[in-house]
Amino acid sequence: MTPDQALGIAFSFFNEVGIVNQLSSALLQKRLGNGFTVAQFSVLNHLIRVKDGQTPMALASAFQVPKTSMTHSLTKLEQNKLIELRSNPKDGRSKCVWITEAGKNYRETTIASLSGDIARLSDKLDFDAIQQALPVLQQVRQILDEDRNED
Amino acid sequence: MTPDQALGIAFSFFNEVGIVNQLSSALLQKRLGNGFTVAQFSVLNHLIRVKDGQTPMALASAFQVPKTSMTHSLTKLEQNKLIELRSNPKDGRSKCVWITEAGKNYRETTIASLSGDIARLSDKLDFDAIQQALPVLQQVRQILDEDRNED
DNA sequence: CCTATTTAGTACGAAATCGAACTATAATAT
DNA sequence: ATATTATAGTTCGATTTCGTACTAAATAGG
Repeated sequence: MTPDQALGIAFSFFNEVGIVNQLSSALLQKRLGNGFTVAQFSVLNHLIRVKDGQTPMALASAFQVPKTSMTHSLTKLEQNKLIELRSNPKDGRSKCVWITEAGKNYRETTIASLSGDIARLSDKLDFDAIQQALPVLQQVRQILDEDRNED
Repeated sequence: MTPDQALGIAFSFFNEVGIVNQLSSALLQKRLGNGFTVAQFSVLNHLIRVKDGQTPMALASAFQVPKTSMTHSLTKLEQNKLIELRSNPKDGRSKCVWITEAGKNYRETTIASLSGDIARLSDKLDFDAIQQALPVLQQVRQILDEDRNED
């Protein structure tokens, strides 16, 4: 495989990833309604999928966004009582982000509401193929993630 | 496959797509520097990858963004002479978006500058697996795209 | 035709995102 | 210990994104 071929494949791949992300985010945004953004929901989801109790800085790093953007998202989530910001006992400079029961419920309800969309598309989507593509995405994610941490 | 399994697979898939998109967009943003955004570059790329001469409305629809957002992106690109906005001879209300030579050159140069990133990752990335995952992404894209057009 | 409705784009204000500067605390060096 | 440097978070202003209202042109119905 020549470098040019690799670049072409990678560029096509990331291009498709971008489009699929736009389309799926739009689906999610519809379900979220006007209350929250996809970014805010993603933080909530991350707190469950990975863990909560992390600092805002750790979340900003995980999402590859400036800490000021994360502060904004967390403020909105806290105002709606979906998360709690407590002081960090181990570091007086920072805080810890904990998801509330209301936050867990909101996440569960939102995911469940997406089942209608999946059901509507279930006879068209090839879930076996999607399942097989998942490890590829995870591997690419891991490699890109390690790469950016090599600063 | 139960509906719950399908929902789980789909949710994991779209979640990974979102993360990979964040990471790859960050790589691209680094190469773009402070001059342009990923959104603006994506428009430029679309004009080549699909076709130019389209109306701003068609582009807004393709990118699933409000027309006001597209107007803003196009204004920035036009100010930097990477595109031209001409009146539409077939419709006095609308315009046509054409990429300039400078726009083509900028896109080519940017893509070429990404070859360094790909080369750095080339011994870790499995391009064969990525190539095999590409049709899956394209199929999912097509299905989501058709679905949203059924309004 | 002529009116009513729809559509493309713009103007404007609100919210989200981001970078730079600042404060407070922690870690490090001497 | 004390001074220096680094880090976490906030504040503030600029850019991007977006929804609503508006204008101009095309389409549809009578």
